Amino acid sequence: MTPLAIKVYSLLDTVPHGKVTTYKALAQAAGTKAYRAIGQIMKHNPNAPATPCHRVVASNGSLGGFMGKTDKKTLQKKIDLLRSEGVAVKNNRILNFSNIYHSFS
DNA sequence: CGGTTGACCAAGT
DNA sequence: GACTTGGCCAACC
Repeated sequence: MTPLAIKVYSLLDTVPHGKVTTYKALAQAAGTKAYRAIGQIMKHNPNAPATPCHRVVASNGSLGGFMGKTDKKTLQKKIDLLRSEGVAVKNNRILNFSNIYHSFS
């Protein structure tokens, strides 16, 4: 558990179900600019089910391998979770992304 | 303490 | 619209 991770998890907890946010927004809200570090935290995901990393997407709203390449199984799982929460996902992309995007402002 | 590594981003080609 | 470049910052070795 890293200090940054704690902030990120707290922020994730504030994101309502059926909505998503971006690494950038998380970093910003966490008071840092380490988008990349957050990505690592998510993939390690020490808090497994308690950490809804599936609610975090790239700034362009794509899930098909956040950076472009990721384990399909992991990805598909997250997509399933998102759809369970009411998030429309198509072709590994978020539909109505701007509509369900949650910002911390 | 320096170098490598990202589930990234923005801008340029 | 797809690909490359440089920069960003935390975590790991």
